[in-house]
Amino acid sequence: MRDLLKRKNIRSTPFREEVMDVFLKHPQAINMQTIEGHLGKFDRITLYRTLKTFEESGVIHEIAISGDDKHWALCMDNCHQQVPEHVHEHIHLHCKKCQEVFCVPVKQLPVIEVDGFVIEQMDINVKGYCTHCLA
Amino acid sequence: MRDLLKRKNIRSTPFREEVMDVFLKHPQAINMQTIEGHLGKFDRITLYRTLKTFEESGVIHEIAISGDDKHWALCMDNCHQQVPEHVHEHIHLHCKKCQEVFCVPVKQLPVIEVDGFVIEQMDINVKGYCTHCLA
DNA sequence: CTGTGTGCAAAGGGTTTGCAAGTAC
DNA sequence: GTACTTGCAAACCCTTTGCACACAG
Repeated sequence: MRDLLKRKNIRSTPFREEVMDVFLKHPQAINMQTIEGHLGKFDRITLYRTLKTFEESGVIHEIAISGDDKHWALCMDNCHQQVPEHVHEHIHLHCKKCQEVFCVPVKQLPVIEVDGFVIEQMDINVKGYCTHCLA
Repeated sequence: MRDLLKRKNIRSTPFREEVMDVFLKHPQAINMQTIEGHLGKFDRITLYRTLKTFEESGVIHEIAISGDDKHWALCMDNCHQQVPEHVHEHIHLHCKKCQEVFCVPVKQLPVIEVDGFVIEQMDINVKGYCTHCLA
């Protein structure tokens, strides 16, 4: 895990490793509440700064969902580190029952064309019900 | 315009008409700052309540964009009024240069399938450059 | 007339800033 | 040793709540 931080040029500290651990244990996207619930005693200000650092370094990415809290998820290996920002070849599934947000890789994002608009990046957020909640 | 409010069972008031007017003049999605910039003297609390009323009545819809403010846009005629919420057959284009957010209707949303996940709704937010900024 | 909307004041909550002490490398 | 990180306090800003008065229908 130290490697993971070092690889992104982030100085390793006990707290950052703890936060990193929370992300590693959650394949799905998580919100502040979830992150805080998995930390011991901590300073919220430091957490904000840690998340900001992780995001700016491309360790995690933010997911905005209408009518819901901001979520974060680990960037996956297929996040191409590009200038000026990452391209995520995956979509976000938001389960209306358990409220979990899952990142699902897709072979290829759908091709959308809009006359006169140059598309550089596409975020797809899907709402529905996950396997677990349907069972 | 009074009709537009009345049709949604919203009581018409001078302030609500003024806010409505701002939306009617903006084909693109707008954030708080833009809305406030187009109002005369106003009470922000009332604006919050007005937006909430408009949203709950299906007059406008919210657009969440990663790393950006919340935006609102008028619901279009092809917003099917459904239970429990609207389905918007359009996508959102976010221009990285002028920062405008445009709602663009699409004939059909791309079909995405994820094993074991029942999809009910899909939000697609595209980032790139609009015609105007490319010229 | 009656229910709803408005505007003010105050409270609430999340997030950011400043700074001194502590830590990674 | 030096630059970066942490933790505390306080500031900030956006948003919500409560309530009396005003207004739409």
